Amino acid sequence: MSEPGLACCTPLSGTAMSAEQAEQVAPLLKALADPVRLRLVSLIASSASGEACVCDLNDAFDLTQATISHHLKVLHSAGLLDREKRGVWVYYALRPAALSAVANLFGTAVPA
Amino acid sequence: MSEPGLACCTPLSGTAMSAEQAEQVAPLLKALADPVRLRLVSLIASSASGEACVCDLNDAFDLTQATISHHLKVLHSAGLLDREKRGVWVYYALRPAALSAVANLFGTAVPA
DNA sequence: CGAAGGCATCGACAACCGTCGATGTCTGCC
DNA sequence: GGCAGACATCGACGGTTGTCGATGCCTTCG
Repeated sequence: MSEPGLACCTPLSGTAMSAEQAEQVAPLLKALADPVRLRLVSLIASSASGEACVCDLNDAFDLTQATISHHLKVLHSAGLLDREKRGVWVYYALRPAALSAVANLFGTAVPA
Repeated sequence: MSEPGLACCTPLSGTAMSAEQAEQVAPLLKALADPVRLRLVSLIASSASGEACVCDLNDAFDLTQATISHHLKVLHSAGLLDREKRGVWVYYALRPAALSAVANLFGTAVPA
């Protein structure tokens, strides 16, 4: 800890993020911080029905089905995606609340 | 690749993120996807002068000075922070362009 | 009931990440 | 010049991550 004798800069005023808040939001960003997962979310978001099945997502990448399933699980575990099984296929959809939590980080409102 | 014989869902219409765009933005998110770095950015952003010196940032965490320096280097390498040395002290400031690039991901405009 | 297909899980591997102590570099002061 | 302080860099370590092949589960169809 530096003594207050000499001040090198303003004492970090304002209201910074709390440690707990950082610990909460960081996993969301970590889940999104991957090119494949970013594209997965983007693909689902740009889908007309707002959801996408694994089979189509699988075709969009040059990766193994196991790898895509793993990335989807990461996004689902982070709370970013909802998972619904209908018959043989599994559909993933965006969870808007989680995305807005991240969007709030940058002082902006949710898109839609 | 699945045959188009049976459609399991809408064909992923809309305009999804390109692979190149994902590869560009993912490192920014990866740099932010850490509780310590998130708080570092928040501390700098909430500073009155818009910048902060390492000595004060160091005092805000229970981490070694080497670790804080490492995190600042990661943020600087990602283009999120500007680095300026003034005398004995080093000041880090936000680079708004990088933050807006991330904010645009969520379809929102830059805060300020 | 048996076969086929969609998806998840498992085990393994290399690569990367966060943290630390120790050391180096540079600046300003006595 | 020599010392002290601020910050960066180095080397090392355990833990995590992305990817794969192989396998298992479950649903549907014949």
